[in-house]
Amino acid sequence: MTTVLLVDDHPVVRSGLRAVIEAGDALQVVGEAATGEEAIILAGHLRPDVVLCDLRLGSGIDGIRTTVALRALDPAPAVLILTTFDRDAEVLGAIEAGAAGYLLKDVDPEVIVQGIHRAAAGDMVLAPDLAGRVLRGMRSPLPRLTDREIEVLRHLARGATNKEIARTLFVTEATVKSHLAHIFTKLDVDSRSRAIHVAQETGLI
Amino acid sequence: MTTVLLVDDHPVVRSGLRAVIEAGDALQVVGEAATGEEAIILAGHLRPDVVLCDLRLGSGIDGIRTTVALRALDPAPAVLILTTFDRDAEVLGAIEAGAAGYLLKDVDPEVIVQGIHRAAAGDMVLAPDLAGRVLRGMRSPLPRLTDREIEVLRHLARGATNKEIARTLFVTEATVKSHLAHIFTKLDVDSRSRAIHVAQETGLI
DNA sequence: CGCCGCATCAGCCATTTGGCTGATTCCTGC
DNA sequence: GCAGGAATCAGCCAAATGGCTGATGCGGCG
Repeated sequence: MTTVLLVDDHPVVRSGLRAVIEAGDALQVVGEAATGEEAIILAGHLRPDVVLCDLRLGSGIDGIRTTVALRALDPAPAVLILTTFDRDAEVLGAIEAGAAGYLLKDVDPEVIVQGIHRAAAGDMVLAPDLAGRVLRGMRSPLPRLTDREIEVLRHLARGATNKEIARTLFVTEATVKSHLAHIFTKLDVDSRSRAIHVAQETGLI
Repeated sequence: MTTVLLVDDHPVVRSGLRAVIEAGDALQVVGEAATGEEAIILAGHLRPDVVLCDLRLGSGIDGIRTTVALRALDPAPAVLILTTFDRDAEVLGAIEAGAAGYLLKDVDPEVIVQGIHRAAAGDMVLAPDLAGRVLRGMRSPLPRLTDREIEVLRHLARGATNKEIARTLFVTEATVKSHLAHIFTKLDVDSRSRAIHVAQETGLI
């Protein structure tokens, strides 16, 4: 019997997953967590074979950080990421964090069940329409922005001017412009609007 | 017995809602639809008392348009909108479209059940943390942008320059700037980045 | 008909932005 | 200790942007 821990901030989704998973008799849901923190604690106690984890977990730590923590457990559960959106950056982040795979929420229940079985068996699980994208992502990896650059990018996305960003971060405008120049180069854009767009598209922010 | 039709593009969420709703014995799920189109057809046949409808329905028509069509049926079901995000514009849009209310997906199952009962009884149902916002929205209504302005706004959000927008819309840059000036005034901002931000925040785009 | 909102366009001007080159400091890893 | 990346800053310059004022044509509405 393969044991599963559910992690999702929506009670309704947890109920749905439980119903779907327990429809057969080869899988057993041994626990549910609404946050990443809760998931890490529960996984330590329950030692599930597979953790099915939403990528977005409301206010707390996200699915990727949760994955990292879960994979550090001993024994480490296989972590299967479940999400609504297919953002490139997040796919790669999840895989890099040690996730066994990645499923879109809008797939049929049986695909989820199959995915759990394959993850439990140590296989890699990728939603069909995502596999190609992940490989493409591998070939031309997403630009790696530094923490500071991400920070600037967030202010950018909130519509801040260079002057405002400078004030907020306690640096000069020259520094902000320098960061922006690097961001633009890495994202291969030439305007703040497009940088915002690309960042949102790829899930960088 | 109150009958319910579920509308959500995610099978898992439908399963969860069904489990939650049928946990008691006062509600009965009489059907499920994955798209707005499907929902309208099914509602015509099944004549449910309440339709529980996700705001975002993937590729087809959205929850608001679906609501409009459902309310035009005879007898018209009460439509309860369910969603993840609390965008002001969408709240108002749903209410204006004749929805009986609005629930966030991350609430407890019993809140959803209660909401369905109240909607069936003809009451207005608003998630507590949304009610105030809706009323505020009523007091200071969202700026009304023209269709053309919304169009320009969309291009803006995709990071287009004035020149590019002008080319795409077959107008001169002067016209684009004119539209932008109006948009900026209506949204009370002074830069394209902030306009994009506000538009996304309020669900204008 | 006259008014008004909308879309279209124009010119002027100050500010912001983005590209470039280069410099300093700090930290990390070899 | 030194190479390299990161963060910080500076100055210069061209382009894009935003604020302003004003004009035209079109369609709806009283």
